[in-house]
Amino acid sequence: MAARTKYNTKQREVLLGYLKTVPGEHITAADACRYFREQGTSIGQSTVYRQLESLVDEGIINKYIIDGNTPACFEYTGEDSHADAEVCFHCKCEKCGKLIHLHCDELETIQEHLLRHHQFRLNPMRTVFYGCCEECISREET
Amino acid sequence: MAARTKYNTKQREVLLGYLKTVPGEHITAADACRYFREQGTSIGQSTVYRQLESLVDEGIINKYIIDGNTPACFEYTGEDSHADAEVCFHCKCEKCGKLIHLHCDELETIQEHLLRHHQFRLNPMRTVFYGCCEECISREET
DNA sequence: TTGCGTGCAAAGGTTTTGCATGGCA
DNA sequence: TGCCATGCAAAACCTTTGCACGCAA
Repeated sequence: MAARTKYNTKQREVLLGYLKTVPGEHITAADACRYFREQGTSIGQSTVYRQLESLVDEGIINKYIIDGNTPACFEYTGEDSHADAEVCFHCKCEKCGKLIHLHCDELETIQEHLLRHHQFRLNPMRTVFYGCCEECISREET
Repeated sequence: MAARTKYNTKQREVLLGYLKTVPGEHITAADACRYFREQGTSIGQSTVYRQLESLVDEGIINKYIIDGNTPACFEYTGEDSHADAEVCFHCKCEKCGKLIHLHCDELETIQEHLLRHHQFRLNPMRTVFYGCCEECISREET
């Protein structure tokens, strides 16, 4: 929500720069670490975790938890997430791991519903719908 | 889905018996272990995990993964969980961490919407709505 | 009797934390 | 200069696994 960062460090810029090159892809903390190692730009893993957490808080990236045992995934969604940036919902397929971005007005109504009837203010950036995608459904029916 | 169990052991019965006493509540593996320890009915933690997994497969209990770092929660839903077992949605407050579960017909319509318009079969068991709860909203306005 | 279930201990993997050092503003 | 960020290593954490023994059918 709020910009929490105080300093603009080199590590932060490198990490953010990397994430920007793979928008819409799921990156794990380990992926980032490996990338930096291969690039020669060594960044401590604690820093990676701490920066990723900050970026999530700032709304610049999203965090997805597929399963308790698999590593969490992160995805760049853009820094200009203020104002009425398009509300974007995410669906994650539990089978193939595919991430689907939805821009859907009807889904936005659930935000209102939750707020009005359940006094709960939904954060669409953070919320992920888990389930089974089209392809995996038809694959099941085989 | 399918009844996978071959044997009916004492441990299984005790665990199931415990879960039945707290229907609708979220129990972690650690909760169960602690309960058994206090009862004097000692059950190995591996057994707890293995039996919980079986019970999930059999559809007797549900498993919820709230967050990668918090332990998974289990909830007794009944052994006759065929047909129209209640769909339960979960809201997690990002501020205070409180978990709210909702039984809401209107939310069930989004399942239909997702399936019909987006060819995505939602898994309500896995999906968690993140946001801000009533109390934390009013606390903000202070 | 057969082979699944159990229990202990240890491993597995991801994420967090403590603490001294370095760097941004 | 004052703090925050970094990095290393170690800890913490939940969960899974190996293996020998016990017990249900």
